[in-house]
Amino acid sequence: MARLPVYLRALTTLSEQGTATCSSEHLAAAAGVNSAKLRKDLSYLGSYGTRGVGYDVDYLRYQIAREIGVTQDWPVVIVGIGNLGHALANYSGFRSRGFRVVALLDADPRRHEEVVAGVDVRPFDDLEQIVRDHSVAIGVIATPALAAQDVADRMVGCGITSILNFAPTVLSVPEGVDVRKVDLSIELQILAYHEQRKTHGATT
Amino acid sequence: MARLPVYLRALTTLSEQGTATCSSEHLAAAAGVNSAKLRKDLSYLGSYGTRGVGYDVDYLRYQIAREIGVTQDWPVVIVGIGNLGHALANYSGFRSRGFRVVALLDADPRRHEEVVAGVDVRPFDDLEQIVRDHSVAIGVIATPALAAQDVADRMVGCGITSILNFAPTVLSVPEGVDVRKVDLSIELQILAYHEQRKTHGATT
DNA sequence: CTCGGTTTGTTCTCGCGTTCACAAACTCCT
DNA sequence: AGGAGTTTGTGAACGCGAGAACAAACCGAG
Repeated sequence: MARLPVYLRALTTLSEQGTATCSSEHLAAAAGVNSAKLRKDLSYLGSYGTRGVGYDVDYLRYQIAREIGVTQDWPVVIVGIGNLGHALANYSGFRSRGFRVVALLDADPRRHEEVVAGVDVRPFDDLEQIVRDHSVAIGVIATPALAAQDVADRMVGCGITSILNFAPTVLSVPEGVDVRKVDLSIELQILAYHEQRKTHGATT
Repeated sequence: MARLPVYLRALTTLSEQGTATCSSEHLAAAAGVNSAKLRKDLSYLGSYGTRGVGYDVDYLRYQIAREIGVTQDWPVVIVGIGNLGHALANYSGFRSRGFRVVALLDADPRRHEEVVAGVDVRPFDDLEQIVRDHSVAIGVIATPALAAQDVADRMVGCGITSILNFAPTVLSVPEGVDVRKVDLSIELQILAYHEQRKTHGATT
Protein backbone atom coordinates (compact mmCIF):
# COMPACT_ATOMS: atom_id res chain seq x y z
CA MET A 1 0.00 0.00 0.00
CA ALA A 2 1.04 3.55 -0.68
CA ARG A 3 0.05 4.71 2.80
CA LEU A 4 2.50 2.63 4.77
CA PRO A 5 5.29 5.23 4.50
CA VAL A 6 2.91 7.83 5.88
CA TYR A 7 2.13 5.65 8.87
CA LEU A 8 5.81 5.02 9.35
CA ARG A 9 6.55 8.72 9.43
CA ALA A 10 3.73 9.38 11.88
CA LEU A 11 4.97 6.59 14.14
CA THR A 12 8.48 7.98 14.06
CA THR A 13 7.18 11.37 15.12
CA LEU A 14 5.18 9.80 17.94
CA SER A 15 8.19 7.81 19.06
CA GLU A 16 10.35 10.92 19.16
CA GLN A 17 7.71 12.60 21.29
CA GLY A 18 8.03 9.77 23.79
CA THR A 19 4.69 8.13 23.09
CA ALA A 20 4.95 4.41 23.82
CA THR A 21 1.46 3.35 22.86
CA CYS A 22 -1.23 4.80 20.65
CA SER A 23 -4.74 4.01 19.51
CA SER A 24 -5.71 3.66 15.89
CA GLU A 25 -7.69 6.86 16.22
CA HIS A 26 -4.68 8.78 17.41
CA LEU A 27 -2.37 7.42 14.76
CA ALA A 28 -4.96 7.96 12.05
CA ALA A 29 -5.26 11.60 13.04
CA ALA A 30 -1.48 11.99 12.87
CA ALA A 31 -1.38 10.39 9.46
CA GLY A 32 -4.41 12.25 8.15
CA VAL A 33 -6.58 9.24 7.33
CA ASN A 34 -9.68 7.48 8.58
CA SER A 35 -9.17 5.23 11.60
CA ALA A 36 -11.03 2.31 10.04
CA LYS A 37 -8.87 2.51 6.97
CA LEU A 38 -5.76 2.55 9.11
CA ARG A 39 -6.84 -0.52 11.06
CA LYS A 40 -7.64 -2.40 7.89
CA ASP A 41 -4.27 -1.49 6.42
CA LEU A 42 -2.47 -2.64 9.54
CA SER A 43 -4.46 -5.84 9.81
CA TYR A 44 -3.26 -6.64 6.32
CA LEU A 45 0.24 -6.96 7.76
CA GLY A 46 -0.87 -9.05 10.71
CA SER A 47 -2.32 -8.52 14.15
CA TYR A 48 0.14 -6.20 15.77
CA GLY A 49 -2.28 -4.39 18.06
CA THR A 50 -3.82 -5.21 21.40
CA ARG A 51 -7.57 -4.75 21.82
CA GLY A 52 -8.48 -2.36 24.54
CA VAL A 53 -4.96 -0.91 24.51
CA GLY A 54 -3.79 0.06 21.05
CA TYR A 55 -0.50 -0.34 19.25
CA ASP A 56 3.01 -0.37 20.67
CA VAL A 57 4.62 2.48 18.75
CA ASP A 58 8.15 1.14 18.40
CA TYR A 59 7.08 -2.41 17.70
CA LEU A 60 4.61 -1.35 15.01
CA ARG A 61 7.17 1.02 13.57
CA TYR A 62 9.65 -1.78 13.13
CA GLN A 63 7.05 -4.06 11.59
CA ILE A 64 6.02 -1.46 9.02
CA ALA A 65 9.64 -0.61 8.25
CA ARG A 66 10.34 -4.26 7.67
CA GLU A 67 7.28 -4.63 5.48
CA ILE A 68 8.28 -1.67 3.33
CA GLY A 69 11.84 -2.81 3.22
CA VAL A 70 13.55 0.25 4.72
CA THR A 71 15.32 -1.85 7.32
CA GLN A 72 17.76 -2.81 4.63
CA ASP A 73 20.01 -0.49 2.67
CA TRP A 74 18.94 0.54 -0.82
CA PRO A 75 21.67 1.79 -3.12
CA VAL A 76 20.39 4.47 -5.48
CA VAL A 77 21.80 6.24 -8.52
CA ILE A 78 20.72 9.72 -9.55
CA VAL A 79 21.06 10.75 -13.18
CA GLY A 80 20.97 14.43 -14.10
CA ILE A 81 22.66 16.82 -11.69
CA GLY A 82 20.79 20.02 -12.44
CA ASN A 83 19.03 22.03 -9.77
CA LEU A 84 16.74 19.19 -8.91
CA GLY A 85 19.51 16.62 -8.92
CA HIS A 86 21.44 18.73 -6.46
CA ALA A 87 18.45 19.00 -4.19
CA LEU A 88 17.80 15.28 -4.30
CA ALA A 89 21.44 14.41 -3.63
CA ASN A 90 21.42 16.62 -0.57
CA TYR A 91 18.01 15.55 0.68
CA SER A 92 18.50 14.17 4.16
CA GLY A 93 15.22 12.28 4.10
CA PHE A 94 16.74 9.68 1.79
CA ARG A 95 19.66 8.60 3.87
CA SER A 96 17.66 8.53 7.08
CA ARG A 97 15.30 6.00 5.52
CA GLY A 98 17.80 3.54 4.22
CA PHE A 99 18.47 4.99 0.79
CA ARG A 100 22.12 5.48 -0.02
CA VAL A 101 23.12 7.53 -3.04
CA VAL A 102 26.02 5.57 -4.47
CA ALA A 103 26.52 7.62 -7.61
CA LEU A 104 25.61 10.86 -9.35
CA LEU A 105 25.73 10.69 -13.12
CA ASP A 106 25.56 13.39 -15.75
CA ALA A 107 26.21 13.44 -19.46
CA ASP A 108 27.76 16.92 -19.33
CA PRO A 109 31.57 16.54 -18.94
CA ARG A 110 31.81 19.93 -17.25
CA ARG A 111 29.98 18.57 -14.26
CA HIS A 112 32.32 15.64 -13.74
CA GLU A 113 34.64 17.75 -11.66
CA GLU A 114 31.97 18.62 -9.14
CA VAL A 115 31.43 16.93 -5.82
CA VAL A 116 27.85 17.02 -4.61
CA ALA A 117 26.84 15.84 -1.16
CA GLY A 118 30.13 14.05 -0.71
CA VAL A 119 29.72 12.02 -3.88
CA ASP A 120 31.52 13.02 -7.03
CA VAL A 121 29.72 13.33 -10.32
CA ARG A 122 30.66 10.72 -12.88
CA PRO A 123 30.02 10.22 -16.60
CA PHE A 124 26.72 8.70 -17.56
CA ASP A 125 28.55 5.90 -19.33
CA ASP A 126 29.73 4.56 -15.98
CA LEU A 127 26.16 3.51 -15.26
CA GLU A 128 26.57 -0.16 -16.09
CA GLN A 129 29.65 -0.59 -13.98
CA ILE A 130 28.24 1.24 -10.98
CA VAL A 131 24.99 -0.69 -11.08
CA ARG A 132 26.91 -3.94 -11.22
CA ASP A 133 29.37 -3.03 -8.47
CA HIS A 134 26.75 -1.83 -6.01
CA SER A 135 23.80 -4.02 -7.01
CA VAL A 136 21.68 -0.97 -7.62
CA ALA A 137 17.98 -1.67 -8.15
CA ILE A 138 16.57 1.85 -7.94
CA GLY A 139 17.34 4.74 -10.28
CA VAL A 140 16.27 8.37 -10.13
CA ILE A 141 15.87 10.41 -13.32
CA ALA A 142 16.27 14.15 -12.89
CA THR A 143 17.22 15.01 -16.46
CA PRO A 144 15.41 17.20 -18.99
CA ALA A 145 12.42 15.59 -20.65
CA LEU A 146 14.20 14.82 -23.91
CA ALA A 147 16.89 12.67 -22.30
CA ALA A 148 14.60 10.81 -19.92
CA GLN A 149 13.54 7.94 -22.16
CA ASP A 150 17.11 7.19 -23.19
CA VAL A 151 18.23 7.20 -19.58
CA ALA A 152 15.37 4.90 -18.65
CA ASP A 153 16.28 2.49 -21.43
CA ARG A 154 19.88 2.35 -20.30
CA MET A 155 18.79 1.83 -16.70
CA VAL A 156 16.49 -1.01 -17.64
CA GLY A 157 19.22 -2.45 -19.84
CA CYS A 158 21.60 -2.86 -16.95
CA GLY A 159 19.11 -4.37 -14.56
CA ILE A 160 17.43 -1.52 -12.72
CA THR A 161 13.83 -2.46 -11.99
CA SER A 162 12.49 0.60 -10.16
CA ILE A 163 12.62 4.15 -11.50
CA LEU A 164 11.63 7.42 -9.92
CA ASN A 165 11.07 9.89 -12.75
CA PHE A 166 11.09 13.65 -12.26
CA ALA A 167 11.22 14.46 -15.96
CA PRO A 168 7.90 15.61 -17.46
CA THR A 169 7.51 12.66 -19.81
CA VAL A 170 5.66 9.40 -19.95
CA LEU A 171 8.28 6.67 -19.83
CA SER A 172 7.69 3.39 -21.60
CA VAL A 173 9.38 0.50 -19.89
CA PRO A 174 9.02 -3.28 -20.17
CA GLU A 175 6.80 -5.27 -17.86
CA GLY A 176 8.27 -5.88 -14.45
CA VAL A 177 9.83 -2.43 -14.16
CA ASP A 178 8.12 -0.04 -11.79
CA VAL A 179 8.00 3.65 -12.58
CA ARG A 180 6.76 6.36 -10.28
CA LYS A 181 6.64 9.87 -11.58
CA VAL A 182 6.69 13.20 -9.82
CA ASP A 183 5.90 16.25 -11.89
CA LEU A 184 6.21 19.44 -9.91
CA SER A 185 4.40 21.65 -12.39
CA ILE A 186 1.46 19.27 -12.57
CA GLU A 187 0.91 19.66 -8.86
CA LEU A 188 0.80 23.41 -9.22
CA GLN A 189 -1.58 23.17 -12.15
CA ILE A 190 -3.97 21.06 -10.11
CA LEU A 191 -3.91 23.73 -7.42
CA ALA A 192 -4.51 26.43 -10.03
CA TYR A 193 -7.48 24.47 -11.34
CA HIS A 194 -9.16 24.36 -7.95
CA GLU A 195 -8.12 27.91 -7.24
CA GLN A 196 -9.79 29.13 -10.40
CA ARG A 197 -13.00 27.31 -9.53
CA LYS A 198 -12.92 28.84 -6.07
CA THR A 199 -12.55 32.48 -6.98
CA HIS A 200 -14.12 32.64 -10.40
CA GLY A 201 -17.19 30.71 -9.33
CA ALA A 202 -18.34 27.47 -10.83
CA THR A 203 -20.14 27.97 -14.12
CA THR A 204 -21.33 24.37 -13.78
CA MET B 1 -9.52 16.13 -12.86
CA ALA B 2 -5.89 15.50 -12.06
CA ARG B 3 -5.16 14.21 -15.53
CA LEU B 4 -5.85 17.40 -17.44
CA PRO B 5 -2.28 18.73 -17.00
CA VAL B 6 -0.96 15.48 -18.44
CA TYR B 7 -3.15 15.87 -21.49
CA LEU B 8 -2.05 19.47 -21.82
CA ARG B 9 1.58 18.46 -21.81
CA ALA B 10 1.00 15.74 -24.38
CA LEU B 11 -0.88 18.18 -26.62
CA THR B 12 1.94 20.69 -26.37
CA THR B 13 4.42 18.04 -27.44
CA LEU B 14 2.20 17.06 -30.37
CA SER B 15 1.80 20.68 -31.38
CA GLU B 16 5.56 21.21 -31.33
CA GLN B 17 5.93 18.20 -33.58
CA GLY B 18 3.62 19.85 -36.10
CA THR B 19 0.63 17.59 -35.56
CA ALA B 20 -2.56 19.48 -36.34
CA THR B 21 -5.11 16.82 -35.54
CA CYS B 22 -5.09 13.70 -33.44
CA SER B 23 -7.38 10.88 -32.45
CA SER B 24 -8.23 10.03 -28.88
CA GLU B 25 -6.26 6.83 -29.30
CA HIS B 26 -3.14 8.70 -30.32
CA LEU B 27 -3.39 11.28 -27.58
CA ALA B 28 -4.16 8.62 -25.00
CA ALA B 29 -1.00 6.76 -25.94
CA ALA B 30 1.03 9.95 -25.61
CA ALA B 31 -0.48 10.64 -22.20
CA GLY B 32 -0.19 7.06 -21.01
CA VAL B 33 -3.88 6.44 -20.32
CA ASN B 34 -6.77 4.49 -21.74
CA SER B 35 -8.50 6.06 -24.76
CA ALA B 36 -11.96 5.60 -23.30
CA LYS B 37 -10.93 7.35 -20.13
CA LEU B 38 -9.44 10.19 -22.15
CA ARG B 39 -12.62 10.69 -24.17
CA LYS B 40 -14.69 10.64 -21.02
CA ASP B 41 -12.46 13.23 -19.41
CA LEU B 42 -12.60 15.48 -22.45
CA SER B 43 -16.35 15.15 -22.84
CA TYR B 44 -16.61 16.46 -19.31
CA LEU B 45 -15.31 19.79 -20.60
CA GLY B 46 -17.61 19.85 -23.59
CA SER B 47 -17.70 18.47 -27.11
CA TYR B 48 -14.45 19.68 -28.57
CA GLY B 49 -13.86 16.78 -30.97
CA THR B 50 -15.23 15.90 -34.39
CA ARG B 51 -16.47 12.39 -34.96
CA GLY B 52 -14.68 10.61 -37.73
CA VAL B 53 -11.81 13.09 -37.52
CA GLY B 54 -10.47 13.55 -34.03
CA TYR B 55 -9.40 16.60 -32.06
CA ASP B 56 -7.79 19.80 -33.32
CA VAL B 57 -4.59 19.87 -31.31
CA ASP B 58 -4.22 23.62 -30.80
CA TYR B 59 -7.90 24.22 -30.18
CA LEU B 60 -8.12 21.46 -27.61
CA ARG B 61 -4.91 22.61 -26.02
CA TYR B 62 -6.31 26.06 -25.51
CA GLN B 63 -9.56 24.72 -24.12
CA ILE B 64 -7.77 22.54 -21.57
CA ALA B 65 -5.41 25.37 -20.64
CA ARG B 66 -8.40 27.61 -20.08
CA GLU B 67 -10.16 24.97 -18.02
CA ILE B 68 -7.15 24.45 -15.78
CA GLY B 69 -6.55 28.16 -15.54
CA VAL B 70 -3.02 28.34 -16.90
CA THR B 71 -3.99 30.95 -19.46
CA GLN B 72 -3.84 33.47 -16.68
CA ASP B 73 -0.83 34.39 -14.59
CA TRP B 74 -0.53 32.85 -11.14
CA PRO B 75 1.73 34.64 -8.69
CA VAL B 76 3.43 32.20 -6.32
CA VAL B 77 5.52 32.57 -3.18
CA ILE B 78 8.08 30.01 -2.11
CA VAL B 79 9.00 29.73 1.56
CA GLY B 80 12.19 27.97 2.56
CA ILE B 81 15.21 28.43 0.32
CA GLY B 82 17.16 25.29 1.04
CA ASN B 83 18.26 22.88 -1.63
CA LEU B 84 14.74 22.16 -2.68
CA GLY B 85 13.71 25.80 -2.60
CA HIS B 86 16.57 26.63 -4.92
CA ALA B 87 15.56 23.90 -7.33
CA LEU B 88 11.95 25.04 -7.33
CA ALA B 89 12.85 28.68 -7.86
CA ASN B 90 14.96 27.75 -10.86
CA TYR B 91 12.51 25.25 -12.31
CA SER B 92 11.63 26.43 -15.78
CA GLY B 93 8.46 24.36 -15.92
CA PHE B 94 6.73 26.82 -13.63
CA ARG B 95 7.18 29.99 -15.61
CA SER B 96 6.33 28.33 -18.90
CA ARG B 97 2.96 27.31 -17.51
CA GLY B 98 1.85 30.64 -16.15
CA PHE B 99 3.30 30.46 -12.66
CA ARG B 100 5.35 33.46 -11.66
CA VAL B 101 7.51 33.31 -8.56
CA VAL B 102 7.01 36.74 -7.05
CA ALA B 103 8.94 36.15 -3.84
CA LEU B 104 11.32 33.83 -2.06
CA LEU B 105 11.07 33.91 1.71
CA ASP B 106 13.28 32.46 4.40
CA ALA B 107 13.45 32.90 8.13
CA ASP B 108 17.25 32.71 8.17
CA PRO B 109 18.68 36.28 7.95
CA ARG B 110 21.88 35.01 6.38
CA ARG B 111 19.97 34.08 3.26
CA HIS B 112 18.45 37.51 2.79
CA GLU B 113 21.46 38.67 0.86
CA GLU B 114 21.14 35.99 -1.76
CA VAL B 115 19.53 36.36 -5.15
CA VAL B 116 18.04 33.16 -6.52
CA ALA B 117 16.69 32.89 -10.06
CA GLY B 118 16.61 36.66 -10.39
CA VAL B 119 14.47 37.11 -7.28
CA ASP B 120 16.03 38.17 -4.04
CA VAL B 121 15.35 36.34 -0.83
CA ARG B 122 13.34 38.29 1.69
CA PRO B 123 12.46 37.83 5.36
CA PHE B 124 9.55 35.57 6.11
CA ASP B 125 7.83 38.44 7.91
CA ASP B 126 7.31 40.17 4.60
CA LEU B 127 4.79 37.50 3.67
CA GLU B 128 1.67 39.51 4.43
CA GLN B 129 2.79 42.53 2.45
CA ILE B 130 3.90 40.50 -0.56
CA VAL B 131 0.71 38.51 -0.66
CA ARG B 132 -1.31 41.69 -0.50
CA ASP B 133 0.73 43.54 -3.13
CA HIS B 134 0.71 40.73 -5.67
CA SER B 135 -2.62 39.08 -4.87
CA VAL B 136 -0.90 35.77 -4.26
CA ALA B 137 -3.23 32.80 -3.93
CA ILE B 138 -0.73 29.94 -4.12
CA GLY B 139 2.08 29.24 -1.66
CA VAL B 140 4.83 26.64 -1.77
CA ILE B 141 6.32 25.27 1.45
CA ALA B 142 9.86 23.93 1.14
CA THR B 143 10.88 24.28 4.77
CA PRO B 144 11.88 21.61 7.29
CA ALA B 145 9.01 19.65 8.75
CA LEU B 146 8.99 21.48 12.06
CA ALA B 147 8.38 24.90 10.52
CA ALA B 148 5.81 23.77 7.97
CA GLN B 149 2.68 24.06 10.09
CA ASP B 150 3.57 27.56 11.27
CA VAL B 151 4.26 28.67 7.72
CA ALA B 152 0.97 27.20 6.60
CA ASP B 153 -0.90 29.01 9.35
CA ARG B 154 0.67 32.32 8.38
CA MET B 155 -0.12 31.68 4.74
CA VAL B 156 -3.74 30.91 5.48
CA GLY B 157 -3.88 33.93 7.75
CA CYS B 158 -3.01 36.31 4.97
CA GLY B 159 -5.39 34.87 2.43
CA ILE B 160 -3.54 32.11 0.60
CA THR B 161 -5.99 29.36 -0.31
CA SER B 162 -3.80 26.82 -2.11
CA ILE B 163 -0.64 25.28 -0.68
CA LEU B 164 1.88 22.94 -2.22
CA ASN B 165 3.71 21.24 0.64
CA PHE B 166 7.08 19.57 0.26
CA ALA B 167 7.68 19.22 3.98
CA PRO B 168 7.12 15.71 5.35
CA THR B 169 4.21 16.64 7.59
CA VAL B 170 0.46 16.47 7.54
CA LEU B 171 -0.75 20.05 7.50
CA SER B 172 -4.00 20.97 9.15
CA VAL B 173 -5.75 23.84 7.44
CA PRO B 174 -9.26 25.25 7.61
CA GLU B 175 -11.95 24.25 5.16
CA GLY B 176 -11.66 25.89 1.79
CA VAL B 177 -7.89 25.72 1.67
CA ASP B 178 -6.43 23.16 -0.71
CA VAL B 179 -3.23 21.37 0.19
CA ARG B 180 -1.29 19.08 -2.10
CA LYS B 181 1.71 17.35 -0.72
CA VAL B 182 4.78 15.93 -2.40
CA ASP B 183 7.05 13.77 -0.27
CA LEU B 184 10.11 12.65 -2.15
CA SER B 185 11.14 9.97 0.30
CA ILE B 186 7.68 8.42 0.29
CA GLU B 187 7.93 7.85 -3.44
CA LEU B 188 11.23 6.04 -2.97
CA GLN B 189 9.80 3.97 -0.15
CA ILE B 190 6.94 2.84 -2.35
CA LEU B 191 9.45 1.74 -4.95
CA ALA B 192 11.47 -0.07 -2.31
CA TYR B 193 8.34 -1.87 -1.17
CA HIS B 194 7.64 -3.22 -4.63
CA GLU B 195 11.30 -3.91 -5.19
CA GLN B 196 11.47 -6.01 -2.07
CA ARG B 197 8.48 -8.04 -3.12
CA LYS B 198 10.01 -8.57 -6.53
CA THR B 199 13.38 -9.90 -5.49
CA HIS B 200 12.67 -11.46 -2.13
CA GLY B 201 9.62 -13.27 -3.38
CA ALA B 202 6.12 -12.86 -2.00
CA THR B 203 5.64 -14.81 1.20
CA THR B 204 1.90 -14.31 0.76
C1' DC C 1 -27.18 11.24 -53.01
C1' DT C 2 -25.73 7.08 -50.83
C1' DC C 3 -22.66 4.04 -48.61
C1' DG C 4 -18.57 2.40 -46.14
C1' DG C 5 -14.99 3.62 -42.92
C1' DT C 6 -13.64 6.11 -38.96
C1' DT C 7 -13.90 8.39 -34.56
C1' DT C 8 -16.36 10.65 -30.84
C1' DG C 9 -19.61 10.75 -26.95
C1' DT C 10 -22.14 7.93 -23.82
C1' DT C 11 -24.19 4.04 -21.45
C1' DC C 12 -23.62 0.03 -18.84
C1' DT C 13 -21.30 -3.18 -16.06
C1' DC C 14 -17.68 -4.63 -13.16
C1' DG C 15 -14.35 -4.42 -9.55
C1' DC C 16 -11.97 -2.06 -5.98
C1' DG C 17 -11.35 0.90 -2.18
C1' DT C 18 -13.58 3.33 1.50
C1' DT C 19 -16.54 3.58 5.31
C1' DC C 20 -19.85 2.07 8.71
C1' DA C 21 -21.00 -0.97 12.23
C1' DC C 22 -20.39 -4.69 15.33
C1' DA C 23 -18.42 -8.75 17.70
C1' DA C 24 -14.22 -10.37 20.07
C1' DA C 25 -10.74 -9.34 23.33
C1' DC C 26 -8.20 -6.87 26.70
C1' DT C 27 -7.60 -3.71 30.95
C1' DC C 28 -8.90 -1.70 35.08
C1' DC C 29 -11.72 -0.95 38.95
C1' DT C 30 -14.61 -2.65 42.48
C1' DA D 1 -13.76 -12.72 40.29
C1' DG D 2 -16.93 -9.99 37.61
C1' DG D 3 -18.49 -6.18 35.05
C1' DA D 4 -17.88 -1.75 32.69
C1' DG D 5 -15.33 0.66 29.40
C1' DT D 6 -12.21 0.74 25.53
C1' DT D 7 -10.04 -0.64 21.35
C1' DT D 8 -8.89 -3.87 17.67
C1' DG D 9 -10.07 -6.72 13.74
C1' DT D 10 -13.40 -7.79 10.28
C1' DG D 11 -17.83 -8.52 7.75
C1' DA D 12 -21.06 -6.02 4.84
C1' DA D 13 -22.93 -2.12 2.27
C1' DC D 14 -22.00 1.95 -0.29
C1' DG D 15 -19.97 4.86 -3.77
C1' DC D 16 -16.93 5.81 -7.39
C1' DG D 17 -13.87 5.38 -11.03
C1' DA D 18 -12.24 2.31 -14.90
C1' DG D 19 -12.88 -0.24 -18.94
C1' DA D 20 -15.59 -2.34 -22.61
C1' DA D 21 -19.08 -1.86 -25.95
C1' DC D 22 -22.25 0.59 -28.82
C1' DA D 23 -24.94 4.26 -31.15
C1' DA D 24 -24.54 8.84 -33.32
C1' DA D 25 -22.10 11.76 -36.38
C1' DC D 26 -18.73 13.10 -39.73
C1' DC D 27 -15.77 12.57 -44.05
C1' DG D 28 -14.83 11.05 -48.61
C1' DA D 29 -15.55 8.31 -52.70
C1' DG D 30 -18.37 6.79 -56.30
